[in-house]
Amino acid sequence: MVNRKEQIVNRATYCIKKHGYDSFSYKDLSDMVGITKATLHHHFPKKEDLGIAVCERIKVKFEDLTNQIDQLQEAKEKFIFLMENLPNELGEGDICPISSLQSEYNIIPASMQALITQLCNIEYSLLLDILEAGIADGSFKFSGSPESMAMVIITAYKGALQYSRAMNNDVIGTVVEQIFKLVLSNEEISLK
Amino acid sequence: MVNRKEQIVNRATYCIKKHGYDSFSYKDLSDMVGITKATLHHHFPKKEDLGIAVCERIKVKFEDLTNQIDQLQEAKEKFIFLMENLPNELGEGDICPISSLQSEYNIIPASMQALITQLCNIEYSLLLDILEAGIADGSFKFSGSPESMAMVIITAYKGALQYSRAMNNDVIGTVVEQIFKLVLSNEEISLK
DNA sequence: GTCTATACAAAGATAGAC
DNA sequence: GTCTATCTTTGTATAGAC
Repeated sequence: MVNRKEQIVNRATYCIKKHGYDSFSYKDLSDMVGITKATLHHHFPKKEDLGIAVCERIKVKFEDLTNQIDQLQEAKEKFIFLMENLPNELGEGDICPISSLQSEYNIIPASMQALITQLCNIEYSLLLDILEAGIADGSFKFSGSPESMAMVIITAYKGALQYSRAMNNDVIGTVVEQIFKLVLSNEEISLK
Repeated sequence: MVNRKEQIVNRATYCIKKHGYDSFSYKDLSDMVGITKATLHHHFPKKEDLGIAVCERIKVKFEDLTNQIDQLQEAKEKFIFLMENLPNELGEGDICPISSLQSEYNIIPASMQALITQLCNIEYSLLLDILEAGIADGSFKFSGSPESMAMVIITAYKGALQYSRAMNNDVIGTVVEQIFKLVLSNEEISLK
């Protein structure tokens, strides 16, 4: 059992990536975790409390990611690492939980909306810093500002995860590869 | 009253752009349209029937858009027009209904999933044709294939609409401007 | 086409025992 | 922490009258 709270948050995050916040229920979690709805309510009285915990957990994951990236030297290395790890641990057909909650932005509680805004800004800053470093050291080259390019990269990446669900081809692979072509000054890149 | 069915589909589309398919109810529509839930069920017996009608309507809108674009001469004109009209008639804070349904892909009926796939492909082909024409006549210039670039553009555009909800700055404006910089060979473009 | 009334299931949530 | 039992509200849907 170890840490039940953590286990619940994990399963809830899974549900948000698969089905969305409004579309999963305590009944679903009850089945997955193997405890009753009442027990779930003991740990997270309101669904909002659970939603907040999910967002906080993503925030921690971003801090981990930032630390990992800080250990890398070159902007190019950092960029490739980020592109491979932007949304934490996605399974086949999963979308980024942040994207999922953006879609449902108008129906989630204000407390969660504020956290989503924070997460978007953290993610954006993380990428922007890398782009600026890459421009500075000459390993990146693209039209427009690093700010604009960062927004295009994040939105394309997240959008690609969503499109992957409905399109047959490897949308996310195609998009990531194209992003590399648009950003790296040396176009001869083969990812993985 | 004119055409009640159409009116209902319009309102349902609105709800999907604002809240998502699973998160709006016949009660919501009842209040908006001013008829009872029972009457709504008379027009669209199951919610799935209404969902299908919404998708079919988007398909018609794409046909209209294609016709409008066919009347334009230059690839560049076509591209700008498409970028201004990709998702039909969005209000402030709306996301593209296709994106919304991609987020909920795992919970919508198979009939709707198939239609969403169709819509994604129609939209992609529309953009791809324009990019290929622009490359052919020299008005566009970018690294990578038109296929990859088309995917980046569509996913960034749709992703930007979602990010606009959570971020303060003008995400969609920034992204569209940056896309122009990445695609047009003459970088001196000011949109609108 | 539209209504009232109603059925039925699911969702979020609480009380109280163990 | 976990359970059984229960409550309340909402969502989808149907029956039958006007």
